Amino acid sequence: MEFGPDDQIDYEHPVTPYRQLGDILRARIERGDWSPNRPIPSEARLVQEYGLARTTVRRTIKLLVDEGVLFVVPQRGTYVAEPGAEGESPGKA
Amino acid sequence: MEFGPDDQIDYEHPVTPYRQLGDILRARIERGDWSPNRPIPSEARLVQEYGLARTTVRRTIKLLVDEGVLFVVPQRGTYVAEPGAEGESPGKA
DNA sequence: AGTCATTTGTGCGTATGTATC
DNA sequence: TGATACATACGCACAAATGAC
Repeated sequence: MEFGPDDQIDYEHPVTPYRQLGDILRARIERGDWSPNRPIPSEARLVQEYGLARTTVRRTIKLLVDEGVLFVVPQRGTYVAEPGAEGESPGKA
Repeated sequence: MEFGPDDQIDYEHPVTPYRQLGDILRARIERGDWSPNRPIPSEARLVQEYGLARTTVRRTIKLLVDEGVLFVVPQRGTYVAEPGAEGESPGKA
């Protein structure tokens, strides 16, 4: 990988912070830090963990949600989507 | 089943605990654990059985009452409604 | 009548997460 | 950045009604 940051945000990097965070989260999910249907850290948590503004973190989340990597449950949290589940919903169950 | 919990509460599950309990109770009723016009365990019982706060248990009960699955008799208990009886009364006795 | 145990009803406070402005 | 709103969950404590003794 030439540009994808690893686990820290680099403001001088050509890739925007929110995309860097996207790469980081994607990598952490792939690495197994968080499993499908399991919550990732809260927005506030990610903010302090990576020293980013909440706006930025939310932008990243939206990015991954659009990619089908994450899904958000209002008033609950953000979860890891199941692999190959582009437009899945938690469904009721 | 993709999301519906079975018989234990999972706090990291995308579905809120009170809804999970709703799924559980609905299943137990359908399974025949408790019959129509028979009381389900008291709120206190459910609290210790599932490790939830009473607030949460009550939220679940309200959910099922609204669905017509259960009906509450103040100071007496919570009962299983008869199938297809949306607004029935126990008819005292 | 009085007491006790059980069960639902209610209110207050605290914490966490996302949603919105 | 900050404030506020909403949904959810926990804990505690007390009130009120019921039923058994």
